[in-house]
Amino acid sequence: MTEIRTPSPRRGTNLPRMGDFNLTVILDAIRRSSGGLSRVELAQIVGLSPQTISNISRRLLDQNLIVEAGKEGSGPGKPRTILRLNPAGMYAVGVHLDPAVTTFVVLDLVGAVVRHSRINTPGASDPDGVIATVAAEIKDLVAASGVDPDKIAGLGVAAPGPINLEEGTVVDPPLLLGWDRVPLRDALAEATGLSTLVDKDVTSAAVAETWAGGPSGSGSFVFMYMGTGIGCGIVLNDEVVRGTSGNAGEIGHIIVDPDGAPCDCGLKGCVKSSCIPQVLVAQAEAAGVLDIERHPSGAPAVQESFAKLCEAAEAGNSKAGEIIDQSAVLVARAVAVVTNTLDVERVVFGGPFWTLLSQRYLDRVPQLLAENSAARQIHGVEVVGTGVGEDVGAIGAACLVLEHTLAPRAQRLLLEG
Amino acid sequence: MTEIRTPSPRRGTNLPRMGDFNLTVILDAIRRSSGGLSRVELAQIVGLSPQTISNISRRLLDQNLIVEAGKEGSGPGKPRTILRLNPAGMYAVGVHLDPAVTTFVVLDLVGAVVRHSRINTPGASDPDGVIATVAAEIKDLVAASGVDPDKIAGLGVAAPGPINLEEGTVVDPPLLLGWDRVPLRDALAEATGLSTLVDKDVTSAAVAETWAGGPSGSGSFVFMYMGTGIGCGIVLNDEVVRGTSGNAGEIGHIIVDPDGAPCDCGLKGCVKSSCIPQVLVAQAEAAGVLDIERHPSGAPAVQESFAKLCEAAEAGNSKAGEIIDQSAVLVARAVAVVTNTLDVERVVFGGPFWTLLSQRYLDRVPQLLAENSAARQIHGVEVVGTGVGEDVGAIGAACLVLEHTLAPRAQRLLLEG
DNA sequence: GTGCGGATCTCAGTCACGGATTCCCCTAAA
DNA sequence: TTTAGGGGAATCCGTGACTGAGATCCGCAC
Repeated sequence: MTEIRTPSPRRGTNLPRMGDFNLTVILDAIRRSSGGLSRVELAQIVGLSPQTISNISRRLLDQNLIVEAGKEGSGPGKPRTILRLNPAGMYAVGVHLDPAVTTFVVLDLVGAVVRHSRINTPGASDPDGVIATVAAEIKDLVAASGVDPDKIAGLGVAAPGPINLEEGTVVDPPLLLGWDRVPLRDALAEATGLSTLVDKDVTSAAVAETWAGGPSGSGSFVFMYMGTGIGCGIVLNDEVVRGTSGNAGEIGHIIVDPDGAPCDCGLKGCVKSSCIPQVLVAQAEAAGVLDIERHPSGAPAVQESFAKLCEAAEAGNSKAGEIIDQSAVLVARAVAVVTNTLDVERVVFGGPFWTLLSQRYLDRVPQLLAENSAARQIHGVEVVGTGVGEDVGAIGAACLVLEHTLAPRAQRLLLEG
Repeated sequence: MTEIRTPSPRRGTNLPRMGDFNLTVILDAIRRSSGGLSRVELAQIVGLSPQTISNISRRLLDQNLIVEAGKEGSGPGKPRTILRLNPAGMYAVGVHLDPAVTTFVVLDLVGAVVRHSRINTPGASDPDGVIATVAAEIKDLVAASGVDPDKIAGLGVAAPGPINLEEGTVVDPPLLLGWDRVPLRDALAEATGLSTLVDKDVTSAAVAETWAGGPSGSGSFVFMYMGTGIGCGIVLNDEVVRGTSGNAGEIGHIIVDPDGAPCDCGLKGCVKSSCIPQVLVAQAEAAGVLDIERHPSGAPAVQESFAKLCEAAEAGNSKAGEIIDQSAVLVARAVAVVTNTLDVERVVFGGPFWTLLSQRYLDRVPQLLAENSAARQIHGVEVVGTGVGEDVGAIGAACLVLEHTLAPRAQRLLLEG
């Protein structure tokens, strides 16, 4: 623990890397534009010469990643030919393993869902069986989507942490007892024949935002993932922060309520013990807003009760409203800790439970955050809801593949070991 | 606040940028090696061909940034010529503006202090006068150091936040009343004739660690800066995280003690209200460990009292020891929040008050952190004290210049707007 | 002294970007 | 309908950085 690994100096770069990188830069610019871009506009935006843009455009056209989509003549002169992403140029498959349900999607290049499906998360403690089930579902989904298999760039898997990014394993997952360090990535890669990436659900959600979230997915932001637990994905300068082992974004033990309920960590008022749905449901039951569930409450039961709580709040039940509003105050404190630590410019909320909360949260969090922002005299912190729906997990998983293949990451420039 | 700025896509790169980048990569590899490297070793490490290494080595030799330092023959064959940094190849000046004292250093290329000096921080609310004082001190220091002015790459300034990195201004600094948004960078650049960079003190300290801290300054780490306040600098994958406006690392309002003293933010038990020296001194006074200071306690007074408190703890005063130990527990909680959020592999402690605390903190923090690490099943979190001394602030300020000029930042590859 | 191995250098060769020029296409006016 | 003009895109060639093969240099071992 105290020994320091031999530092691995940054590796150099060379010509081919540079070409590939510029290709991804141009693709990225086209992707982020709303209605496509002409070659001249691209030259201005990315800073390369029109000739280079032309050459790279040709490569992209040859690869069917972009298409020439009409012309735009404004005044005299030859009209600009607009370059647009070709949605059918590439596809990716995404799987979100969640305690309650497992979601599958096939995504096209622009980040649109081509087809999706859900199954109850198999609870079996038999890894091989579960992997077989998931692989079979993927095979069916791909077949049903009618997508050319050769166009599928790979498979992304989003899992709750902790994970081991390097090994592609899920470590002691709460949903799959006895699944300690199962080589999820390699097993699924073999079972499906797709090149596979595994990442944390919150990281995947952040990647989804960068890829399919529109303008709110650029620059530096924190993605607050409101799910069974609360976690965050971090994007700084358009690059996702994963951390040493892929476990960045663990904010469950930030203390947000000094007078809150005790937490399993020995302290009290942690995010985990005061703002997650399960806790809010319990508060609501105690306050008489919800009937007390007799059955031992699994993840689906909590989901249902939480939906009822939020509906009650919307319907005007003041106690329910108070519970939600108070959770907004607490979550805002956690967000403030993260935004102050990283000095980001935007917070994006999302996740399975977000739609239930969005109204009340968007009413309250922005101001709370503004009051507690350390850099409030320099810049504001935007608060927005994600444009990506409740399937962020699975969509993000698929986006992991697209991001890995096509995003202009600095890493791409560097020579490999 | 809710409007989203038009995204600025990542810009492309070109041949000259690539060459310059590879140059910095090689320099970085040489810098990080303990005893210099041969061309063949460099080729292996950075992944470029031996020829390329030769060409770049020549450029570095021509610029006097490196020197050929002897040969290393082990067995038959031509012995390897060792390339080493030339300490005298480049210098940088650093200034640390602190509430108590302002520190000045001249640093050489290897990060060694050539000369340093201190003055009491001028408290005057007359910006022009203060800037003139600082500029004069810099001029004297450079003259006294005997360094060739042409070899000075620039001036770095470390200031307590908040700052505005883009404008190079200090925003409402606690030490200089009425100095709101004074263009510190531009004013000092004009007064000294040196190209100038301004950054936060904690960020500077983190940069110092990467440049002059040896192996603990590589990879991803958090630098805990124990000064008048407590802040942190963040380094991920060998690159410093500055945030949107340069204000990353504000951790003063992380709650670490649910039962702690009230804070000016309206909550209680924040880092700022329970672990900083001023608070510990007050605790010690209340507990009868220290005599109560009659004078209104300025920064220097706190410094003195705090030193007494730590000495008492070392001398065996149990109450004093408890106060320090408890602060270690609280600081460890704040560190855990940051390391869990970012999943870093190392925490480096440093700052003006660190030497007073190191013994007790290093005894306690590692275990506390290990217990509260979200990724503890995957990897440990190293805890080390910085090798850079109490002048981290000023040294870091100078390192800002070296880093900006010579570090292999991905940013360097990208074309400018 | 000669042979050998290894490090480094020399000399082309390849490839991506950049600049100048040319070609192409559309608008607008005669 | 024809012509002039303006702007976008393609082509040719030049520059520069990395790469590969062979030559050269250096020191040890026999």
